[in-house]
Amino acid sequence: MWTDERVELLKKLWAEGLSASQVAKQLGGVTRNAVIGKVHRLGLSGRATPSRPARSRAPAPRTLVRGRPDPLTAEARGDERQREAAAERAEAAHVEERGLEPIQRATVLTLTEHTCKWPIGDPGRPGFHFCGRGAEHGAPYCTEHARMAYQPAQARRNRERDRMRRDRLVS
DNA sequence: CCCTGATTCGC
DNA sequence: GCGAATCAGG
Repeated sequence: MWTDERVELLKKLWAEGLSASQVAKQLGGVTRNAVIGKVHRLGLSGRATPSRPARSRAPAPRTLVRGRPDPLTAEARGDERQREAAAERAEAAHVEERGLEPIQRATVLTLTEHTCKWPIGDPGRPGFHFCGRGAEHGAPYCTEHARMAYQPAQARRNRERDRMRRDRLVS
C-alpha cells in the first residue's frame, strides 16, 4: 500500500533517475508496473533525467594488447588512481588474452540472481564494483571467479589429504 | 533475452 | 486508486 513514506521515497528515487524496476526493488513488495502506475497518478511522468538502460560505453583503447601494464609500477609511485587504472588495464588484457566475457562493473543495484558477485576494489572507495559477469542460477560467482573462490580451499583439502597419507606411511 | 516507460481497464 | 497485462520500443 502507498503510505506517505513510501510515496515520498518513490518521489525521491524517481527524481534521482532510478528506473521503475529499480525503484520497485528499493521499495519492495511492489512491481515496476505498480511504480509506473503510481508515477503517472502522481503526475511525475516525463523526467528531466530519463533513465538510460545503462549503455555500455567502452571505447576500449586497443593499443595496449602487447605492453602488459604493471600495477606495481604505479603502486610504487603511490598514485592510487593510476594504480587502479593499471589494474583495470591488466584485467582487460587478461580478459582479452583468455577470451573471457568482459567484467560488467555491476553495482549493488545491478546485481541479480545470475550475476557474479565477486567484489572488485575496496568497498566504499569510488571505483568499487562487482564482477557482474554471468553466473548460473544459484551460483554466486562466474566460472572464473568460482575457480578463484573455491580452488584455494580445494588445494588446502588436497594438502591435508596428502599429509594424512604421508603420516600413515611413517607410522 | 535483457531492459525501458506508456496505456488500458477490471478490480 | 491500484496494478497486471499489454504495447511499443532500446
